[in-house]
Amino acid sequence: MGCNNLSEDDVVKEIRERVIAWERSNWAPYPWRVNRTPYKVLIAELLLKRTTRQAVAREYPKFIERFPDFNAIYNATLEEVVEAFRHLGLYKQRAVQLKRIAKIIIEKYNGEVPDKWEELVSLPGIGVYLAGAVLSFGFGKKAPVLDSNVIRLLSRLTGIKTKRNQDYLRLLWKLVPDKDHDLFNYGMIDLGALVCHYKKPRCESCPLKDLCVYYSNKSIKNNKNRDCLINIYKKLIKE
DNA sequence: AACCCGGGGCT
DNA sequence: AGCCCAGGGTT
Repeated sequence: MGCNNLSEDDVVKEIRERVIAWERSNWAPYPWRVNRTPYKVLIAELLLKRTTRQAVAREYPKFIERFPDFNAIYNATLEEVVEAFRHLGLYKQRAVQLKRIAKIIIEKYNGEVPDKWEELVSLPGIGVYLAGAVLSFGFGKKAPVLDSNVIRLLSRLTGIKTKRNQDYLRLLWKLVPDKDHDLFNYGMIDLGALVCHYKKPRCESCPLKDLCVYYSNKSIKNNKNRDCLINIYKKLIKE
């Protein structure tokens, strides 16, 4: 497909449809992806910070069994929570943050995970990634999910190098669909992790390759198509 | 913008 | 031995 006969809306539509279709056939049933609740999603995403999904798949079920809700964490000692993080790394920091989160949620939010972006990012240890994940995966509310996989993918796709997460968040708000936003967000993460690797991305098996500035740069010397894509993404990321 | 946390897994 | 992993806070 050439870029020349595509509008911005067409590109957005194509990206949505292809990411969701790809994810439908590549979705993996990690324990934190089935029977989701806001609490379980929040816990899983805390465990997944700078930690491989394989390691979390091993520890997450034990963690949920030991701490089935925020009351269990609220009533546990710090050392007990540290122990649950022990084999995942970043244990002291994450345990302290989780204890503080539990205290706030029990005492201020009546034990319920808040479902608003601003309230979530105000919690210690919860930033834009976790807030989006809890909203989209936990509450079923449309939200952008921006982790390092998605940043890398968007960076290659658009050819735009920016250190400002705000730029990619603005772009993601336009890309995430109302319907199946969770599938789309899982798809972006999985595409980034499994296809759009840090090193040596597997571009030939990427469903977005003909819409990708990075692929356009390294494959065919089709400057016209590349410049057209760059122009569309520049508009999409603006304002 | 750079640095820190950190054990586990992969090369 | 070296490097990365579903980040976020601090300086």
